[in-house]
Amino acid sequence: MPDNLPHKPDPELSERAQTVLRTLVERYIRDGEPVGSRTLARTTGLELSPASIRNVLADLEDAGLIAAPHTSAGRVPTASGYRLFVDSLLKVEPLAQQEVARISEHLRLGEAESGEALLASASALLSGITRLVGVVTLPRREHTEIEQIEFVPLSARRVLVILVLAGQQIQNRILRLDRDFSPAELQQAANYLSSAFAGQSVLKVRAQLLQEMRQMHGHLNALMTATVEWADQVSQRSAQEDYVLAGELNLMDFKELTAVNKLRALFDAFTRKRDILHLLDQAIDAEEMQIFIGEESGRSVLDEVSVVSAPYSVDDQVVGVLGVIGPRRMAYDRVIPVVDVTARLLGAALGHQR
Amino acid sequence: MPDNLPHKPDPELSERAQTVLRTLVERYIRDGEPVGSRTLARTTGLELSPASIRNVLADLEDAGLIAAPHTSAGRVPTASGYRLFVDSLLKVEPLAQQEVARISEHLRLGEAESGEALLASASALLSGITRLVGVVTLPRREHTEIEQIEFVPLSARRVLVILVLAGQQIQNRILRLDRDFSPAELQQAANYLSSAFAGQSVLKVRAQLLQEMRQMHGHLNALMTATVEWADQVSQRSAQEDYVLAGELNLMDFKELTAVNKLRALFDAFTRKRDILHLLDQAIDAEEMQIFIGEESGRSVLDEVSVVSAPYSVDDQVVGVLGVIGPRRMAYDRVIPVVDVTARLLGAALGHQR
DNA sequence: CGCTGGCACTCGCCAATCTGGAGTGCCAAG
DNA sequence: CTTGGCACTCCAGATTGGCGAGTGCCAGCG
Repeated sequence: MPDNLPHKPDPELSERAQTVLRTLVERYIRDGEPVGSRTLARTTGLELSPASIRNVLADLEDAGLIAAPHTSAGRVPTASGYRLFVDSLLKVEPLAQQEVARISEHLRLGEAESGEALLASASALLSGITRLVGVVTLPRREHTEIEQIEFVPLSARRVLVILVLAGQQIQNRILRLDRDFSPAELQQAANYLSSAFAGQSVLKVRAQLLQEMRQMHGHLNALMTATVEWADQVSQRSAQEDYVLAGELNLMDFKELTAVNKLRALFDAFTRKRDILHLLDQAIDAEEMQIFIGEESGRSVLDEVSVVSAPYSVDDQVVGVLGVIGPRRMAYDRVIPVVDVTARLLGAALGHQR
Repeated sequence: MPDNLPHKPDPELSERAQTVLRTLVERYIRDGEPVGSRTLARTTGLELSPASIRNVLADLEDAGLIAAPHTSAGRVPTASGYRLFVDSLLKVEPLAQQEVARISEHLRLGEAESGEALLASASALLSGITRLVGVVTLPRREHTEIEQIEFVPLSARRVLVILVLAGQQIQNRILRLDRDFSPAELQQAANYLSSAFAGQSVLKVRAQLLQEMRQMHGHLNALMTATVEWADQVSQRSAQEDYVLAGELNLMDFKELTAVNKLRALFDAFTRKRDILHLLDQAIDAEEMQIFIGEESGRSVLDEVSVVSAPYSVDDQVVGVLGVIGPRRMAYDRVIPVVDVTARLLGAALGHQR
């Protein structure tokens, strides 16, 4: 008997056991009910009696891969069960061409009127295709280039500051000043800042510039300092701080989340954002697709759910993460390629600006 | 016996009946359980035995003001019961000075960085104070004055258009053009439009201007037409189209909404927006506080909830509506003044801009 | 005449009980 | 190693029988 096992499983899982586990997980994902030995005997393809299957199941249970909710009620995958399934049993088919087309069509930058709208589209797509919750973090801006800075005088001491970032991102803010600035002064300040910043990320110029300014341009201090500080804030905010959700309500369709208080806790986590962001950060750091299954994430609110996430990049720089949040028993084989493709296409769309 | 009844009640309700109804409603609002004759006999203040109370209850039931969920289970107010209660039995105390202070403090325009942020604050306040759902429609802009229009050249054929509206509202959008425009041209266009529009509402100048332009300034057509059309869109959007919600999750704390599917339907309505907006529109038209109780609203999704809404005005012009959405058994006596005050203060804050 | 206590009645709710079905573990035989 | 058999466990759903709360009606009382 050739021993062609994959490399990952801890205690060397027999091929048979793998087959059983795989069909069990697939089945459970499909209809959400504990699956017993009889069903498996029929659907697994192996020519085995329920009794034999039971032996296998006992082994799998010992290995901690499946568990019985109670005596005599079929088995359910544990987190490690799902893990093994996802890591080595799952066959992910590439996304149907048609789906890819749909995604890329909705992510044409041309149609979106702003970068933010693009993120919202991506989130909506993720949620719409998977019928789960879509999440897209705002792109981190530390490395985003500044293209332009403009001042628009509003009234005596109010100036509208406009920050144009790469990728159609426009930020604006009203600044209150303690003295009047003439249009010429504003123009001059804008020119100076634009030339100092343009084509560079805030991160790079920040420290140096703040220092410089304190000494050199005493007369423009108020306006320019405020602007630089604000730009700095803008660049810090996001990716670590905020995301766009879509389709939260889809979670209400799953029987495992019928309990209102669980649901409540989850939605609370969505608004609180911290837990979710912390999780997504890991995907940003890893720079590759990450899957968190149930309690693996460590955050107890997320015990009931899985998160499939992938970073998205602009110009080979990872700038954010997107993904899908759903019950543990989600159709990983479909979700994974969707997340993957969406991440790529979103990155591309953000990069594409003539 | 003096017959000093209020004017509203349909079939002349005896003073006693009114007292009973009032305490019944108050009680039910407090703890959400059907209230029976014994409890009422004790809490109503009248020196009556449960049996007598029962007679009164029977009358109230005949009048359609209360109903029993099932034989022998105390009574619950019907929609008309609540209506009568709200219209003529309710004593609304003015809001505690401390609460007023809290609201106005959070609605200082100085702190908010934009009009939109202000709306969000108002919504959050409504939700925070009442522990229900806060809703604030975007101000309608047909009558909002345009203060300024600016063009910022981004690249060859991309121009950032900035629309500064009264009340700190900044709108921007990237416009793609089919030919180059020199900075001078842009400046000229901005000047022209600003002077044409400034101090006026889009509504007023729209039709006339569009016509004018088609004939006169052939060479600026593309840019200016696009701008005007966009400004027009901006002014149409909102108030009829969008709102800011806060505290949706509060609804999950009420036992009458435990059923996940009811909750789901409600949240769906929140995202769909149409039903809610339609309801709020009525308050905008009425130009005064409106209260919708349960099925009164006509929209079946809203059968389980009440909406307390009030229009808010800037410069004596009603521009939007805000309110609170909660279960029918909400503390109207507290909610009403909160909504009232918040509407006033939000209007004031939007008006106040030095 | 209105108020009241009394009484029979109706339900919903809860806990206890029962039953059928699904699934298990173990074992002995092939 | 596989398999059928068997006893066992447990859940789900239905059935039952008290409470307890609340009602409607009635007859008597002030």
